Amino acid sequence: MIVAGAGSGKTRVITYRVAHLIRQGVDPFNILVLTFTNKAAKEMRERIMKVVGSEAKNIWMGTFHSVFARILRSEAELIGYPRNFTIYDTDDTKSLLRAILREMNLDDKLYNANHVYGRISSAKNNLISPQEYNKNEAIMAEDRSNGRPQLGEIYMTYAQRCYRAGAMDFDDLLFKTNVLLNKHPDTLHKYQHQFKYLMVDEYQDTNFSQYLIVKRLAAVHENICVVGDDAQSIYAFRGANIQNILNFQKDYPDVQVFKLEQNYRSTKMIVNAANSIIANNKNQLEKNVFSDNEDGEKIKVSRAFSDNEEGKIVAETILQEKSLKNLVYKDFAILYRTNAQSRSLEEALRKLNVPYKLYGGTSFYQRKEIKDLISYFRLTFNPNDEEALKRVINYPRRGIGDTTIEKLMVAADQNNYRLWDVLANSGSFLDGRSANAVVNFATMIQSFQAVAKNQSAFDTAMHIAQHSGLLKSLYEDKSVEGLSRYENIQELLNGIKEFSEREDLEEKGLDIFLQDVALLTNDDKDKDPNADTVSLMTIHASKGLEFNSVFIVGMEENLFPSQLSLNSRSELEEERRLFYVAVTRAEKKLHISYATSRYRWGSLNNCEPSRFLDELAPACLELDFKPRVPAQQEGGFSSERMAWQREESFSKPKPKVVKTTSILPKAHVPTAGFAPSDTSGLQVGMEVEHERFGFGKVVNLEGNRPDLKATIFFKELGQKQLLLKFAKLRIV
DNA sequence: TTAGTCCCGGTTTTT
DNA sequence: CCGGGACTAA
Repeated sequence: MIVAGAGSGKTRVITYRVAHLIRQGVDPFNILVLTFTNKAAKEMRERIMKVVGSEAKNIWMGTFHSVFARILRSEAELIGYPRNFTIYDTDDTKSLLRAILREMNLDDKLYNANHVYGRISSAKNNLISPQEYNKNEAIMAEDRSNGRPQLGEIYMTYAQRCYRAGAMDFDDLLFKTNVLLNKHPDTLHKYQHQFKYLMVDEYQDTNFSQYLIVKRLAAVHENICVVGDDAQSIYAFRGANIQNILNFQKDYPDVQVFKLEQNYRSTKMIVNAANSIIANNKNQLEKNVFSDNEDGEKIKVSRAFSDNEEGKIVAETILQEKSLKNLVYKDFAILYRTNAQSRSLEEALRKLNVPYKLYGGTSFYQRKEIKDLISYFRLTFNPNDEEALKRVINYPRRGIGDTTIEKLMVAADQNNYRLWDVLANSGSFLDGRSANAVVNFATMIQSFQAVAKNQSAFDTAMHIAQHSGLLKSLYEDKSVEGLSRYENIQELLNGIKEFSEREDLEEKGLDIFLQDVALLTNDDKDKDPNADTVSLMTIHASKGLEFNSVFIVGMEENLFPSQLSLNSRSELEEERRLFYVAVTRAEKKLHISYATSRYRWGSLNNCEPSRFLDELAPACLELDFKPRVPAQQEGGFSSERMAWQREESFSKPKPKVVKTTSILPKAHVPTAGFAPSDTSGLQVGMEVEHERFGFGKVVNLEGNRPDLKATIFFKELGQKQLLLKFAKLRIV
């Protein structure tokens, strides 16, 4: 076990250990390396490739979810699942839960789908089956006292429905792996002997379910190496348990524990600042992280009056620092607590032409149109997939409405039939017209199955996109959004084409492509990883990465720490560890900023500086503004908080509280003295400026006055159609 | 069954 | 502010 501080080279240890094993003659097939994110797995594989070459391809390496999904596919029949089982993502799961809650006539405020999902998820992560859940007096009593006595019943129904649909959710991938290894000793044995060498990255983030899988697999050879840092545990919210690090020493009595305390990444200033933060946490393993690097510059703290100004400050500072220190864009990262914060930063960067890349956010594969097409694929290979069916049975419209779908579901439920059996025999459950529509739909899916048998992944996908009518209906939608949806579908099809043509795969049917789609995230389809761009991401996504210069933005109470974490000490400590992670991403220079007002949920809110700012050692800080309370030693930011509040109660509201009845956020600042021109002589090809949309070029004119409609391609926003009698345009 | 309007809740974080 | 779901009219 390696307990390692931030920046002490954890990943390097795993990388070199794997490389060393392979050089010693260990078969890569006998090595299993587990990580938490796709990004971490990908990076590690690349680093190992650099050391040992292409042999690294054969190492079993990936996220817990993807590795065990792969194993479950080959062993699925043992636990009563089809090999082609569907993986339900969070959206599918919630949608199914909502359906169940509706069917049970439960109050959807009390039994909120998110809450129910959380409850079921944590049960699974602690390996509590629906049966055990319902038998467990303590759990039942807890639910009763929370006024939700039917959670056990919901869990039971949910599990049955997933099973009947041949589907597993994210937590099932681990839960069912445990079931498999528990119920089938021969299978367990097989994998125990296959994975002679186990390694787990970020061990502090394992939950009980993951912990037990690892323990079982390692039980024979007991050759297991885990690295972790309790100070960087930031996934307790999804069941991670720091105790697993402590248990490790009990489970393997002859364990050797190594502590890596020297930080090779950051300056002394940054390490000291990080230490000063984490010292505020009560629960932690003893560790003394230090740096022998240069002292480094102080941490620059900036205050902005709004989220937009904060973005501007960040973008300008990047340009300055880049030229001053001769850096490239890749050296910079902007980190934030929530994805929603990226917008104002993106706008500011775009205005100054700073190239950037956004990590995370809504994944490509979660877009509606992509999920729709993929649902057709899912249904082709697993016709019992209830969630896929609900998405597409009436999209595009084919006259199968809610009532009909309801009847099908009830028929399946009452007879305990699989969905496909009901569909195929819908004549006996429905009458005339709607039965006909359903039969046609079922026939269509069958025809897809036939195509899939003989054709390549790409040809199958194309066939389905066309014959389902989906491509056509998107093509007919000429709005800007419709266009981009159509393009996204094209992009997915291109991706499948590339997959079809891969030489390194033996099996490359559409079903294989489909297998892991639910587990993919955005960074799996990067175009050019070497592009020189500033990185924007959440702090969670930044774990394990490092940048020369880091900006942590939005250091405000209720945002960071999140207001949802303020209820308990442990949650607040997790936020603090998150801040620690953010600070330790920086090698040379750290910038921290906060805004005194910020748009949230569409309206302007006043903000206070984060309590975490008070916890940073003042000696490490350089403020770029005069604190309103003269001396910083007067209690630093908290006194500013108080000063701010005083001001608030006496004077007029400080930052003008613009109640946002004022149109859209301005993506564009009009040139001084902007005035609309007379557009009667407007021609295709002319350059125009729009008050909000910015500069653009007229690409088409259609219709007759006064309803003349112009299609304009705006530099910032792409194509838009405007009615000239309304649009205020200035001809440039 | 469909199309259109209204209302609510969501913003933690990832697989 | 946005999207999804619920509700309503035709």
